[in-house]
Amino acid sequence: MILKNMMITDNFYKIYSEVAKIPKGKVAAYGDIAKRLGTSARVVGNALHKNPDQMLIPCHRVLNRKGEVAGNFAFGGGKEQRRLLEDEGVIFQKNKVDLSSFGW
DNA sequence: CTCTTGACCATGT
DNA sequence: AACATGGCCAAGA
Repeated sequence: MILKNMMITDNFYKIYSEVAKIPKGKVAAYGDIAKRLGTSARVVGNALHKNPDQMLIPCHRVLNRKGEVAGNFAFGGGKEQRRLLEDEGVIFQKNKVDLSSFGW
């Protein structure tokens, strides 16, 4: 249980939980999480967009299918997100991550 | 309840 | 490789 008194739906809760389970040094794609939860990628993205709370949700570990960071809407922008990931051991090449290597 | 919108994805041009 | 289109599901107005 990561989220306490936050008013969210069950579907969103599942998404946040799944994101929070991503191991350090790994990343996951919206679509992958979505499939795992039986929903669509848009829903996952939307869920994170509405709750950009980095302290509870490691949204910096969530990338799109290309392995590119989508966080221009998030906290410090792509730069900060990239820095955090590199700090965890994720390697970027040209603003992109090799999902076949770092994909969860 | 209907309509719009979106941190996406796959496919086609 | 970049752009356009359609599909997807859930939330909010």
